Amino acid sequence: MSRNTREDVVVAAGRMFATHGYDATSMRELGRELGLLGSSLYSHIGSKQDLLVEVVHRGAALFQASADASLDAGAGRARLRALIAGHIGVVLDHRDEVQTFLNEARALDATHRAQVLHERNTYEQAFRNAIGAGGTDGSIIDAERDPKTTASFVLSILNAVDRWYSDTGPLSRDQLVDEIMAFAGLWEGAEQ
Amino acid sequence: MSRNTREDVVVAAGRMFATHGYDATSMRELGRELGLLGSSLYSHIGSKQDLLVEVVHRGAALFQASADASLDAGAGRARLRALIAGHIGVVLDHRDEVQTFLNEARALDATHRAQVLHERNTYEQAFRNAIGAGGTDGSIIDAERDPKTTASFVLSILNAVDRWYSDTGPLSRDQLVDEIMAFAGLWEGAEQ
DNA sequence: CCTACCGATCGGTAGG
DNA sequence: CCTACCGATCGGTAGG
Repeated sequence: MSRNTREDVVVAAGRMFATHGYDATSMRELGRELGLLGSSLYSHIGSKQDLLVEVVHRGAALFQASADASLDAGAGRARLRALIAGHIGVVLDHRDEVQTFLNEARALDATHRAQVLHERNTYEQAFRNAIGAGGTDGSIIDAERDPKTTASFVLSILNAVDRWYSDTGPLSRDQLVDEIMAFAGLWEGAEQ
Repeated sequence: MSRNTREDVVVAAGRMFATHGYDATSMRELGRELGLLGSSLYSHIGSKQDLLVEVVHRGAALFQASADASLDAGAGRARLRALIAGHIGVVLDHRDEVQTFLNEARALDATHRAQVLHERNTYEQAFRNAIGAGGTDGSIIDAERDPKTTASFVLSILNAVDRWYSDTGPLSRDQLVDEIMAFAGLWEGAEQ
């Protein structure tokens, strides 16, 4: 058993914040999870709040990276599909950071909380832009749909995916993406 | 200023649990909100956990009442519309109880948490049944859609409505219901 | 990473 | 609904 690294501490904190919530996680419990005392954690980090900031930031960065990558997929419907597939991957493969990002932001100090809200708005804007562009270029069938409302609907579905979807269930991730595109009236099963 | 009633305590607790979370709400803060000391709350209630159980139960009862009322609206698409409209009403008009029900259930003791999960499943089943029946009787257009997945999508949207919808915005509640029905491919704008 | 500790705050009770 | 209090636990520090 070698010593814990700062990375170990952040990862374990994410797991506990996501599972029990920030306020319900004590530094002593977090230490026990890593096999050391609560007070020993302070050789790795400055404060409990610092840990929350770092975990939330990791969640935000994952979504941002997905949004950036979606630009390579094209525009309109093609970009929207990349955004949806990317979001599903982030949510299912990084549950701890994502749940902390989505549910524990209210435990952040005002400055960081405002920053997170801003990051979420920027990310949501990517969905609105892709939907709006898809209406204009004809790659999305129902061009009458309001991009703002549609983006809210799609993101509501995406953020809740981890509550019911399982990789070992009847639906593959690709099929899930198609279901959401079809559900949203954004795709009809045709190519291109 | 007359004395506080037990009802006052439960209502204020719901507000604070929804806003700051159960663990971040102290009995002293709750007392201050009502103009009394934390210790004085115990003449109204047995424990902090009792308060959480009561607030969560109120949220569950509101959804259950909506599901019961939806039976009078008919079956298939008509019942689904009543379920969606009812859910939106509950979410927007009882935010404190609903947010506590949806987000703070993990702070419940194991017994009550299991009970809440069971109530949620029963409620979700009403959506599945209405969607399934609508596929069979032809009142829902895309009969190929899986009722389980569709119900998950619809409930994801409904539970997040309070995060972005405003009664003073461009969309009325009735229009919101129509948008969700259309989004879900469950309605085409035609009568019946 | 531990020992030893700090002041603050927690949920809750006895008794009025 | 208050006074006076309880033991437990909290985040965090000094010093090694």
